[in-house]
Amino acid sequence: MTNPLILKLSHAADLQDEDRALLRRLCARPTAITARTDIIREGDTPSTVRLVLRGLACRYQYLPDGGRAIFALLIPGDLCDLHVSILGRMDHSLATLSACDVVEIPRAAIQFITDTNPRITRALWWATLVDEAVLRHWLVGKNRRLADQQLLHLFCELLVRFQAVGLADGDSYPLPITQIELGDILGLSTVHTNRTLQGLRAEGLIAFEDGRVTILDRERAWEMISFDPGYLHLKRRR
Amino acid sequence: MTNPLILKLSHAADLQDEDRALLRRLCARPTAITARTDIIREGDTPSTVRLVLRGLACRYQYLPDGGRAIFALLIPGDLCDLHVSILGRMDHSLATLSACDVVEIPRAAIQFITDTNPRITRALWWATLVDEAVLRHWLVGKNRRLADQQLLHLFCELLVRFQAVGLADGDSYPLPITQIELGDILGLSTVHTNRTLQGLRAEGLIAFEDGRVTILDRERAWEMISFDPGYLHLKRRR
DNA sequence: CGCAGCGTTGACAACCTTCAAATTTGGTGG
DNA sequence: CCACCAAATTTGAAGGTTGTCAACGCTGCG
Repeated sequence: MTNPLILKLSHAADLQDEDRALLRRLCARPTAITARTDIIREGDTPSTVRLVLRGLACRYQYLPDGGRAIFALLIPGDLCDLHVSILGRMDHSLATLSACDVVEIPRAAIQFITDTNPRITRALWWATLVDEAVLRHWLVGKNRRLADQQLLHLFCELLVRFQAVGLADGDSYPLPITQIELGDILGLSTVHTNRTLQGLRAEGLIAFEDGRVTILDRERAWEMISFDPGYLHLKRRR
Repeated sequence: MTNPLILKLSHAADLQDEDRALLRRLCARPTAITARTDIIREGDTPSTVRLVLRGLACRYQYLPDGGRAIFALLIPGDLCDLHVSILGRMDHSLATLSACDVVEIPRAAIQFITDTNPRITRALWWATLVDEAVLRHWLVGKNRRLADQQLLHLFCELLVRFQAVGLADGDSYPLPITQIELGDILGLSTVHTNRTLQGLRAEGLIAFEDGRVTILDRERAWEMISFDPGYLHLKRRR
């Protein structure tokens, strides 16, 4: 299997063989983490950068009312906290949703890369900018889209992101989470999340079962939400 | 008047006199831009970094339905697009809301700073991280707060940000925008924005008139929304 | 077998949007 | 200074979307 980090960063820079070798060395010796386990907690001051190689993780925060808000999903190839040591203190937490393989990259290794390898450095900054663009789109969607369009948008975005790291199977990809967690992501109640899913299933647009999402009618789904993956800043697939 | 960029970055690093002098030189020769004018348009590939020295600007996007979504406010001291040239193409626009003074900083000047001045470099990255944290909080608020709490949260956040650049007058600061624009920021209809404002006014919590916001009862306002400015990562005021 | 968590359903209430219209405000030209 | 116009604010009413509460069935696991 090709390394998801390399696949992802290839969208941002023309990586050379030496770059790929360097990135592969970074990914040696991942740590396996079980599902639903905190990786970094609010208040921590992490000194290493983390990289998800396998599985699904999220950024989240508990709220005064006891609820949980999830405001980012990390799929293989995604980095956490490339630069968060500058802030000193995490203002939110990270946790696994499924079982994950995570690599801890020492600060010195990142320093070495940014000092010596402009191609990879550029690609890393590209990745953080894309993360921010995703966040903006979630906010716009929350403000302006109904629940069914929001859900469809999330599923379409994830399809493109999984395809970008070679982990989609046609129009299908793994998403082993509960409807409760899906509600925490979308900011919807469990009940409404369930009803929205049923609506989209009845339309024949999507399937969400056995921990997988399948977009059954991508043409129509994209049109319904005017989906434009441009904000992910990926290269067209060859 | 002290330079807002210097005041802002002082929260992130112990600037030396030479740093301040360098930053002041950066801010020489601002351009005056009238209210409601685009600074950068979606699709552009800006080659300079911009800095707001005076006035209010925003990041926004027009939506398929013709509406406008505003997902960031820029106040004096805020930078736009420190690194966006990496993405090649803007996926949203920036515009002034009030009359602004904006500085264009050549890419070479940023390059020079990041190559030679680690204190300012660190402070600049800090600023982009804070921007991201603000974005996350807007998303969480949208998901989990009612309109009145959202509005209150926005007004409290802006108070803290204005205080951080020395532009607040007690618990009051300038916000010369219409209720329509406020609705675009909060993702609420104009009608509901208006009614929400009336509710908060009737509670004696805030005033919003003549282009200024005043938090009339900060104690109670903060408590109502469990406001914790920690996510802005500012130093305590002395 | 019993339990706990998840998915599903129904009924109802709350929040917010939309539509339509009246009122106020601010700017411009006579 | 006043008349006029456009834009913004405000009000009312109705309808749609989503949340909350409560209950039930299902599934996997000890």
